[in-house]
Amino acid sequence: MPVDEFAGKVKGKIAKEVSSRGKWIFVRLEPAYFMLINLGMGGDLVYFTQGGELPEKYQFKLAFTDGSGFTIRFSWFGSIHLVHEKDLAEHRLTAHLGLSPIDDTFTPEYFKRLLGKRKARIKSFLLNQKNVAGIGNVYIQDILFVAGLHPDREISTLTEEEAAQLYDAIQTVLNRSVQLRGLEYEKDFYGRKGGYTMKEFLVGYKTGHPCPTCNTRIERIKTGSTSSYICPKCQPLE
Amino acid sequence: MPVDEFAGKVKGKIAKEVSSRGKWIFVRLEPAYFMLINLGMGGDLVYFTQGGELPEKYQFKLAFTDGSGFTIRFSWFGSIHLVHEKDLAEHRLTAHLGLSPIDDTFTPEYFKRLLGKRKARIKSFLLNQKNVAGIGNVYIQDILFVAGLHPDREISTLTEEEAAQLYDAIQTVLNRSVQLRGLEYEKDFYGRKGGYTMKEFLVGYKTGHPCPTCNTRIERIKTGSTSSYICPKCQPLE
DNA sequence: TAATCTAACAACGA
DNA sequence: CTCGTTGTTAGATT
Repeated sequence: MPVDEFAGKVKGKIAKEVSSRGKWIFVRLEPAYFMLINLGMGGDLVYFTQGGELPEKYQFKLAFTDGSGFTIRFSWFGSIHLVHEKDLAEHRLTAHLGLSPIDDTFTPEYFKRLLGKRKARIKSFLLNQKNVAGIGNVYIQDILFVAGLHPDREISTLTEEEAAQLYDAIQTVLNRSVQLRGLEYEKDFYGRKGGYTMKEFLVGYKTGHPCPTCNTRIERIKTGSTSSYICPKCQPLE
Repeated sequence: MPVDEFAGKVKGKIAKEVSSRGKWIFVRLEPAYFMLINLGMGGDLVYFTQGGELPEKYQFKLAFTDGSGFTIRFSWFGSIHLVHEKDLAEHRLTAHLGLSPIDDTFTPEYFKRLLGKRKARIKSFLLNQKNVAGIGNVYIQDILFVAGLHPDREISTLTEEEAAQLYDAIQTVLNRSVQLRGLEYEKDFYGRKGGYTMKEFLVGYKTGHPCPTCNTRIERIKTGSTSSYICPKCQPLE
């Protein structure tokens, strides 16, 4: 959408509820629109006060009538979509998102039924936002380590117990990050860096380091097109 | 659909126009229905007169009020779908069929635009019924030979001339078959075998025979999951 | 021999 | 650190 058209449609609207699903942020603009924001492979969405400092670099700025507002710096592949409310349910990129793992309705039972008896590999399945919305290649590393699962395990071979452990691992890792307000290289709305530092990682990005459980050297392997960091002893493939 | 339900819906209707698209036969049943027939990997759909002979073996029979009718013997993977006319446009298996190459609107210009600059291999593209409806693994053999193209040629590398030759080859081979009323092992509605015999094939199913153009031995190769018969000299891959 | 849908996977590009 | 698109392949279908 051309910038003019975007600005024309947004100007004068009132920003209402802000929600999220997976990696998407939904801002309701009254009347009749939604602004959908996706930071892609990284970026900062930060607030500024009236007369306050703005970041050196940003690609998007939205100002409120009181002089405050926010900017967005996209680092790679981010996007903003402006969608009429009547088109929201069919919006190609967000209509088919799965549930957020930290959603109340994402129960152990829901997760077990979702897994079913598929042929897919567990990592590939969890990274697919249509299945579960919000897990990326950063958090998946420790999730699978905590669950004791190799990224290439076929879902149909998971035992009840393994599925339950996986559910718990997802909750543990993601809630820890929520608590710490995200990764070190991310900022929250008020510009504060996240507290989820390298020290938090158990195996992710720790190639050659000892496994925190068994001291085996952590390996980096290729799983499809993404990298995985695993303890070969704690996460065997059989 | 259970047999009873099928029979109940068909009984008393009037068979109107019969048409085809690719490998599908459409029979309009008045009022409000279409019977869609697909013979899959082979079968005979033959008429019988009142009091006339019926084939020894068949899986489907439809009788008209005058005592005539037709039977279908399916050899593999055939099917009949009964669809309400209001659902026809969304019917999963027929809604996305491409044009028949012998349709009037299948012009050289249409074909050239359809090919575009894709990465797909030419054989795989032509066998996909969403692109072009009606070419199977039998006729594709001589089509590609007549066009001088290797089945694995990338579409984006085709010259204007090669695309034009391919268009002509499709027309030549398919029209010849229409003229001869199909393959030797097929029957028309009146039970007559087709006249497109093995003698008509140039390279298809002729492994080891000399190429009709250059005498090179014809080879059988694997292309994806299908077999291809080619003259390695007339159909080089570069 | 012949057909084709589906799921999973890989290459590619923005 | 992402993900949609396109195309390929293995498996299933009866």
